[in-house]
Order: sequence, then structure tokens, then C-alpha cells
Amino acid sequence: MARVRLAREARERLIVEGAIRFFAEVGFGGQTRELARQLGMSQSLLFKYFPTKQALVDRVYEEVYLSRWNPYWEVLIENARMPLRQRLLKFYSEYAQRIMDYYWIRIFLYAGLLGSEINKNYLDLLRSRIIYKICHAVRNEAGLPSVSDGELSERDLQLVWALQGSILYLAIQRHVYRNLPDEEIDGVIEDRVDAFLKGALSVVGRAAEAPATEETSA
Amino acid sequence: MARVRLAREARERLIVEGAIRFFAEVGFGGQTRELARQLGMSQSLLFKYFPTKQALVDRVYEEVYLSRWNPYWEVLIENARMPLRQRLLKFYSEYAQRIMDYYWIRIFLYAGLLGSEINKNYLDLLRSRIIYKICHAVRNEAGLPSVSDGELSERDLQLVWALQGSILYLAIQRHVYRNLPDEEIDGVIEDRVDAFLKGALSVVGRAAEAPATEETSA
DNA sequence: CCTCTTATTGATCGATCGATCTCTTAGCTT
DNA sequence: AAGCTAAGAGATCGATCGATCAATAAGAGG
Repeated sequence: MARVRLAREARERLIVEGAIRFFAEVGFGGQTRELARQLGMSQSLLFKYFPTKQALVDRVYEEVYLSRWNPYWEVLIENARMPLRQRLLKFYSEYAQRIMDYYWIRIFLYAGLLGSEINKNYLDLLRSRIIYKICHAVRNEAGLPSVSDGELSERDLQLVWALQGSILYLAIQRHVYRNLPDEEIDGVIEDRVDAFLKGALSVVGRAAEAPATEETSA
Repeated sequence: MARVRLAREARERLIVEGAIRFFAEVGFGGQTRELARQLGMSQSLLFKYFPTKQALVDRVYEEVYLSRWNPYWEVLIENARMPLRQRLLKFYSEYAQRIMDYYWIRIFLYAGLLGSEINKNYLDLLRSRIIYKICHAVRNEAGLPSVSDGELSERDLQLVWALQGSILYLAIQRHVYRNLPDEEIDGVIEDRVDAFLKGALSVVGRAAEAPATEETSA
């Protein structure tokens, strides 16, 4: 095999980025020999940079998630000077572009199915920095009184998770089902946001007004 | 190992159902030895019933999908005598219950990531038997003219896929992220359907009215 | 040009994989 | 009870896995 001598950091980046591509394609059950072959290096070299395969997998987790979170989103989403619709359009347009990445969505799902901690951490991040804030904003838009994070009902939060899930579903359609056309994605996202606003504003808080006993009208 | 002699069909069912549980948990990379151990039988016996591991995996696919599709749904969803909201509530209540099954959703995702044909077939089924019909119904409700399946725009169809994705997301939250509470699921689904109706009715068909050139106002 | 450092390779180990083969035995038939 | 059929277990094969180790060579420094 052609011996190419690289600096420590350059080789490591090569391995990590190759591992992202490789594991996204075949899952974390993929073999180190096949990964090394795709990278054009010997298999044993991988273990000079990462003591175990799991260490490389963990590195892939971190690389894919934490490095792709934009802290500006948290500021954007609670910027009260911008209309809510505009905030949502801007956020979900950028966010969708980020997660509609072949490697991101597939590794996210593989990691989730494996029960990875990184996956849970990411969702906690999403909930506390985005979902809660959108939920507050929707309640505010609907004229409902302000409450603390803890007072938000699960049903109201689920309204926002539904939007979140429908955006994630775009990525799933494209990179898992492989049947989402390229064109009009911006329009599709705009539709989702507008449909969400119309819908959420009309049902937010209604469970709290008419509690538990739904069957009384029967 | 305790030798238990069973009829051909009984043993086969035991294997298939055990394989569903097993592969749903660990993915299709799971080992036949471990599966046999969980089933309390020898590993070699598996190969008496299925010539290869792949044959068993294929059987699991069929078992999980085709056997869990309710043909009545197709009738229900286009029953014009029932109000659309009621049809959607009934369908998605039943459908969500079906897919919010630990084994179904996890095997569905594993199969999707592997690019399984069964997965694609299932989505074709969903599109032709459900999504199209809901889209027609929504257009009808919105007072838009009737069109053929082929004339439905991708954007209008995506409105329905957004609802579909948000329902699937419930299953993902529960069985992949493992953080969806049990209570109020019916209410959450009702919210999703109502939010969808409000939202979809307000944006359906709008892309067709103001085609392609969106930037003319700038 | 020589030497030292270290990035890199190829050979190999021990465990584990799917799959096969041989032998055993439960249970029906007569 | 004997014999036959076929369900089942256990041993094992050859390939493949993650991981290790000793040998090699590229490149920097004198």
C-alpha cells in the first residue's frame, strides 16, 4: 500500500471525516477494515489514532452533533422585535438545511436506535433552547398569559414537537426513504411553518381550559 | 440444553416472533447465537427453518409490515359521508396506535436505513392509499376543484406528509428517544389533526395560484 | 550523509460470526 | 415394543471481526 506520511492532526481529520461518511452509510456495525480501505490506509493505523472502535464512534457522535449546532438560533428564536412567523421561517429554513444532511440525519437515527447519550443530550438541547421558547412565543401570540417553562403543558409542547418532527421528516424522506425531490424545499418549509402557526394558534391552551373529562358531551 | 420438540409451524412462529423482538432491539446486525439463546434453542436449529440469516430477516420484514396494514383504513379515509375531521381522527388514532409499537417503529427505521425494498413498498402503499386521498379531501374541503392523483402538486402532498411525519415522530419519541409520556396521547393526536386541518386548509393550493416567481415583490 | 523520531504497514492473534455436519431422541405408527 | 420419521443439540468449519505487535520508511535536525 502506498505509504503517505501525514501530520498527526491531518491524519486524524481524515479518519474522523471518513468515519462519518462510512458509518452514516452502513451504520456503526461497519468494519474497520472496510473503513481503512475507503480511506486508503492500513486498518492498524486507525488504532494508532483511536484506541478502540468505540472511541472512534464516540468521536463521530461529537463531530456530527455539537459542531453543527448554531448558538445564534437561540437568540434568533426569542428575538421579540421580529414577527414570530419571520423568526420561525428563518430558524427552520436554516435548521432544515443543517439536518437535511445525509450524514447528520443517518448518524442521528443510528445513534438514537442504539440509545446513545449524545442523542439524548442533543434532544435536551433542542427542548430547552428551541421548543420551550417557541411554545412561549405561540402562547403569547395567542394572547395566553405568560408562564414558566415548567408550567408549559405537555400537550402545548407537543404542538411544537409536531412541527419539529415534520421538519425532521423532510430529512428522513430525503436520506432514508430517498424519495424527496430537490425543488421547492423552501416553499415546503414555508408551508409547514405557516400551517403550524395557523394550527397551533387555534388549539394552544385548549386542553387546560377544558381539562381531563372529555367524554362529558357523550 | 432442554430438548423441546414442537410442531413445524409452532417452532417457526416462535422463531419469527423472537426474531422480531430481537432485531427490533439490536438491529439486523444481531447475532444468530444470541437470538437462539433468547429463544432457548440451539443456534443450528434456526438454520433448519431458514436457510440463511437474510431469509429470516426478510421474513421479519414481511411479518412486521404487511400483516399490520388494515385495508379498512383505505375505505374509511375516503368515506365522504363522514366529516373529514372525524375521518382523520379515527384513522390517525388507529394508525398511531399501530405504529407506536416498539417493534414496528424500530424495525421500520432499521429497514429504512438499510434501504430495504419492503420499506419502499410500504411507503408506496401509504402514499397511494392514504396520502393522496387525504390531499384530495383537503382540497375539496378548501373549495378547490377536483383533480387527478397526478395533478396533485408536491407542495400540497407535502402538507399531508407533514402530518404523517408528525405522527411517526410520536412513535420515534417514545421508542427511539424514549421520552414520550403515556398520558394524553389521544389528546396529542387530536391536537395534531386539528392543527393540521386549520393549517392545511389555509395554505393548500396557494403555490399553484402564485406560481414559481416568488421574488417579484422584492 | 547519518541518525533519531515517529507515522505507517503487514502479519497475526484470539474471539466471534454465519453456516454445516453428525449424532441424538421424541413421538407417531403398526 | 420395535421401527421409522423428523425435530433438535452439539461440535466444528472457514471466514471475518477488533485489536496487537514487530518491522519499515519518511522526514526533520545536525
